[in-house]
Amino acid sequence: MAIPRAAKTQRRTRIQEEKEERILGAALDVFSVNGFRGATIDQIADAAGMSKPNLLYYFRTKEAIHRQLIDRVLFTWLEPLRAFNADGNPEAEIRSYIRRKLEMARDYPRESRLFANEILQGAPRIEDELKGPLKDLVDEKAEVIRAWARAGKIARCDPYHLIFSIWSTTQHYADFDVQVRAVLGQDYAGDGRFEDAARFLEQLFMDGLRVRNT
Amino acid sequence: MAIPRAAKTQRRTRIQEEKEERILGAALDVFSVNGFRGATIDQIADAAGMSKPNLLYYFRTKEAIHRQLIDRVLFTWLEPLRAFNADGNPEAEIRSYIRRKLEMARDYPRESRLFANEILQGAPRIEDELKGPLKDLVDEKAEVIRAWARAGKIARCDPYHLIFSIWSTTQHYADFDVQVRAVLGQDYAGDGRFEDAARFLEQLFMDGLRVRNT
DNA sequence: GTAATGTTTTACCAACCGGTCAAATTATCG
DNA sequence: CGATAATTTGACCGGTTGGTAAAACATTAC
Repeated sequence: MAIPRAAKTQRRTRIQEEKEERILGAALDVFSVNGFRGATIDQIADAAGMSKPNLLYYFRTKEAIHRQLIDRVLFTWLEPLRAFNADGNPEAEIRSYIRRKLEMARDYPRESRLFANEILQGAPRIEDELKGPLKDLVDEKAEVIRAWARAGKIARCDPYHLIFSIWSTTQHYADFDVQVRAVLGQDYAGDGRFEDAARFLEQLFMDGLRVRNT
Repeated sequence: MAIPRAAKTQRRTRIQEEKEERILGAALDVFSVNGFRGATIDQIADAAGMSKPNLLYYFRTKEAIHRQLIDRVLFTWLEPLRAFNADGNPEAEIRSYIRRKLEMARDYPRESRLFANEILQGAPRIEDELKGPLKDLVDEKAEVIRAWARAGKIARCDPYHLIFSIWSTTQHYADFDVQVRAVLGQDYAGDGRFEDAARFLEQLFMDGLRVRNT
């Protein structure tokens, strides 16, 4: 008898593990471009090189695939922020946070776009995670930044908007990649633009946050 | 005989003008949330308070509606950048550019999201406009910024990435509105957050770009 | 008023959509 | 090998989708 999906506490087959990963990869391609509504199971099955019923043997619904992708992204996406260390050197912490976020935009653009698509569409499937775990983490780190400002280690500024501005500037290179390429032109299309972006953002945030004694 | 749509050089009826506007408004609502593929004509017709065939009497295809919306947005979206004045005071010009972009994110969030959706999906319908008019305009303004830097009026920096960072930070408040609200909490939901954002971004960019004599 | 034009509705279509089912096929294990 | 469980397939279903055709209805111009 065929038990549809990791139903019981049974261990997962090698094939299951492999196919599920292939499906998730294909689904990431499709969802990150078309969003949830715009993506079809056929597209995903096609990209994964299998038939639709076969795909549905591993994931019961379209939503189940999306759910799993979103859960993964939500977790890994916040890694850099979690690594933010209250006891470290403020300037170095912010600098390395920017660099890490930029590296993620470069190395995981599909994940960034998947998330962007979900937020753009009103985040109907992850509202709770945003208002819960995400908000809590940001609140915590905002307090760290505020403490640094009070101690005179960085310029006084709104920590929430600082975080927003780091998110937006870095993710821009993944989410708006097409536009960035179009504006910079073909010659610039290489990975060199990421180094230029890193240099620029570093200068912007470091000088923008340095305590000025005028 | 019913001539489907402004076919000949005929003038448009009062009813045509009015209905077309109502359709475009409704379509903006739907497209900006669901993207092109995710949106349906039925949804748009519903939102516009008319039947689907009636809507299709004014716009022959779903793509025609989207096309017109995108064209409008592309034009108005670049207004602030066009207003960028080479002969003005550099600091004041950049400051007012930021403010204007932020006001647009506040006042026209649907337009911002429509554009973001299109870019996220690889900009299949506006690639030419990006590589043509958009790139030309940015090239021109980048040269202005570069000249300011050479003249020592602002800090030396990559003008393209400066423009990208202004775009991303300001549009973030429209495109990622749901996330911003979730993180800031209900109490902050009012328009106050736009003033806070304006203050923060002003500080960030002004201090980040000021010439430092260290 | 009436004829021409402009607008709206009703009924419809073929393609596509998410998902099911049962049968056929393949892998695993004793 | 044979039996059992896991995987794959093809045929199918009800609902949705973008779009059409033609007739009914409303508006305007004379």
